[in-house]
Amino acid sequence: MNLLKLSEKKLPFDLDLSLSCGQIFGWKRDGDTWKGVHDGSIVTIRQKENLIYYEGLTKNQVIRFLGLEDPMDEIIGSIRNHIISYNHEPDQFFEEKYAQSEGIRILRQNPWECLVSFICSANSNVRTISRRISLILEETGTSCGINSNEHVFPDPGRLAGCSETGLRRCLTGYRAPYLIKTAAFISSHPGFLDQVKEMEYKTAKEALMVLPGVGPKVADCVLLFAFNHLNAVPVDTRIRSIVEKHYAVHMKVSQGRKIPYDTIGNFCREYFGPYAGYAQQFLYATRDNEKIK
DNA sequence: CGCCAGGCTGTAA
DNA sequence: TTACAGCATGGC
Repeated sequence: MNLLKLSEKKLPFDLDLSLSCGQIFGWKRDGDTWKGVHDGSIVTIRQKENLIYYEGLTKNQVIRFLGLEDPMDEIIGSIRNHIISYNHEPDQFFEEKYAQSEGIRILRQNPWECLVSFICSANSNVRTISRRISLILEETGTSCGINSNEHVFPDPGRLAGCSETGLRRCLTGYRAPYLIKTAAFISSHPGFLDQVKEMEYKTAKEALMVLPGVGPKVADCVLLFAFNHLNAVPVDTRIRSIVEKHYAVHMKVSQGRKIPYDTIGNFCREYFGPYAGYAQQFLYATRDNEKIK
């Protein structure tokens, strides 16, 4: 077991919240130890106050994966400043949510693993998505571990070669063909994701949305949770209902009509600033889980 | 049973 | 452009 000590300025950090808030799927907690897959490795992580115990990754990989170098003082300061300059007063609702989710970090996932995960996330719930990902790893993933009974994500070629019925046995339903087609594309365009990594937000989003099963929401998740675009704002049903209830007054919306996806995202970027993705996550993930509206 | 879930795709207006 | 049915399936 390797040890990482968090300095004062990296606190508070909440491993449980960061791994359970719906950014990543298939991770399981056994006692106080989390186990899951990152970047092709089986990983275990445990937090005891300011100590992080880990296995399966290098120290630098852990720091990167857990977002531990994110300047949280600057991030929350920037978010508050943008709120003030927009509102001319603090945002009580946001502060309530932030108080409940302080300590969370945006994870930096492996892009391919993140992409597969969020194609699987469409119109489902976090529990089911996690089961789905675990099944995909078990059924189609590459085995590793001491007894070869543990699995990491299948690479694109391997996933592209899976049968649709096989994938449907993993609770993927109608998402199965999306997985296969996207895997085939990535497999025949190796370097595609590396190129996307170098693009600025909007270009990268357009590029990702070429992939089957990837719309604006899934693309934003990959951009935020894997590609370090902290201004990406995934708008799912929860974020949508929060924005419609608490922030619709700021947006020019034609009454009785659904607010377009980009209108919500663009508002969040204007209201919360360049760290709108973090603000989104503070709003989405609270310790007193569920019962948002 | 009915409604919802970190939505996307295809089609019609 | 916008609207909307259809999609699989578990959770609750």
